[in-house]
Amino acid sequence: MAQRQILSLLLPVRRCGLQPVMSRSHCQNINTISRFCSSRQMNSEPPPVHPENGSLLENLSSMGVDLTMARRRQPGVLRKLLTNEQGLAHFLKSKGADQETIASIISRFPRSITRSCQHLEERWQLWRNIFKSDSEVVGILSRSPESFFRSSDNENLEKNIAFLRSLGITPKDLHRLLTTAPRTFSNSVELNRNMVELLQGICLNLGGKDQEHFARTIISRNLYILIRSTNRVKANVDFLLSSLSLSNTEALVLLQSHGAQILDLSHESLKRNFKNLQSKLQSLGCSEAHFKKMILNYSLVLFISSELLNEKLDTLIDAGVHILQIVQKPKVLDFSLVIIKQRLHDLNSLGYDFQKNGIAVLDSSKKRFHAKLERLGSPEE
DNA sequence: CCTACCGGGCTCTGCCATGACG
DNA sequence: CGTCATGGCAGAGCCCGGTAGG
Repeated sequence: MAQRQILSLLLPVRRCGLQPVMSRSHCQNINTISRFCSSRQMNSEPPPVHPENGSLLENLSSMGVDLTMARRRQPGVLRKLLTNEQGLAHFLKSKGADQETIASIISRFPRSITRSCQHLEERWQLWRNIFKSDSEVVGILSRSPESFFRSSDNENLEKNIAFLRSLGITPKDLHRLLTTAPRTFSNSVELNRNMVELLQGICLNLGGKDQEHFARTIISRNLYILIRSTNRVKANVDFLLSSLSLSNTEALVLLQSHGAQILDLSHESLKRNFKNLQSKLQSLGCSEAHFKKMILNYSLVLFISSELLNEKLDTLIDAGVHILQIVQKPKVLDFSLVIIKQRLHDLNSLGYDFQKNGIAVLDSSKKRFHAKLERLGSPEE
């Protein structure tokens, strides 16, 4: 971890070094110095190994590509002699992408210009089998060029689609999956299979009978699961099961409902949020059983960062809500702090009694809440 | 008509490290 | 060595409405 921090500190320096002007003058300095030092070194040191391809740069530049960005991301591509930027641009244009989108795609994922037209056509068709229109695909591409272009293995993509279908994932969920987490489809089939097997294994360990249904449900509930590492998911599941001492049945129910989503959290965040909620509830006089109950009622409270969660809890309590009401109905924490404050204010000004009337009113859509407010406000009696 | 329950929609990429390969 | 493909990571919610059942 410390190493990571050091690396990220060094990063800006390294990035500067990649700027053309900087590196050239830097090399000149080195050459000058080495000339004084020894002639042998000079012979064995030809400056930049491969220069950037000037005509390629010109080409890209005229297409509106951000060369600085491209250079920072994949410098090697700019040195290549054979590229297919024109073919790519023509291809994307034929699918409905405008010039700006194309430039942005290349800027963010330069390697896209190394794909042949035939490759592009094949890959596009594979995606189109899942999407309804070209424009949908263009939308995903402009959002996440890397998802489409990072792998050049169309066969693997085909296998992936077949594999996911073989799990019994519905066409609708397959569509949601590719829309929401397109990276899933660039994973190797083995990687996806590992995750599915992990999930199925978890199900069996918990005494579940239908492990395929279990895996399918989790994927449908958490479309990002397949782009997480098995290490993370495993660590999170282990942590939840042991720290809440869940029964098998409780665990199966939790993981197949809202619990599927909190597997996404980085393991450290999950632990941090978990411990914060635990001690916060304790300080408010709740028992361990209350804590467990709250998570089982709505585990997504663990998604909320510690500070925000504490502030939401304090806000509710200050307005006269009892902590046990929140434990019973944690979904009220789902709303933004601003909305919560506003609603508490509105209700309090009408003399709403949370102890008497409950807090369910806080967990409703804007439309429904305002309808409710009007009913409360109109002096009907 | 009302509430409680439940699930869905939105969106989540852009970067780095590493191993394979030539 | 450079390049490519691929795995993995950090980051940390909010809102809406269908519908069953009173």
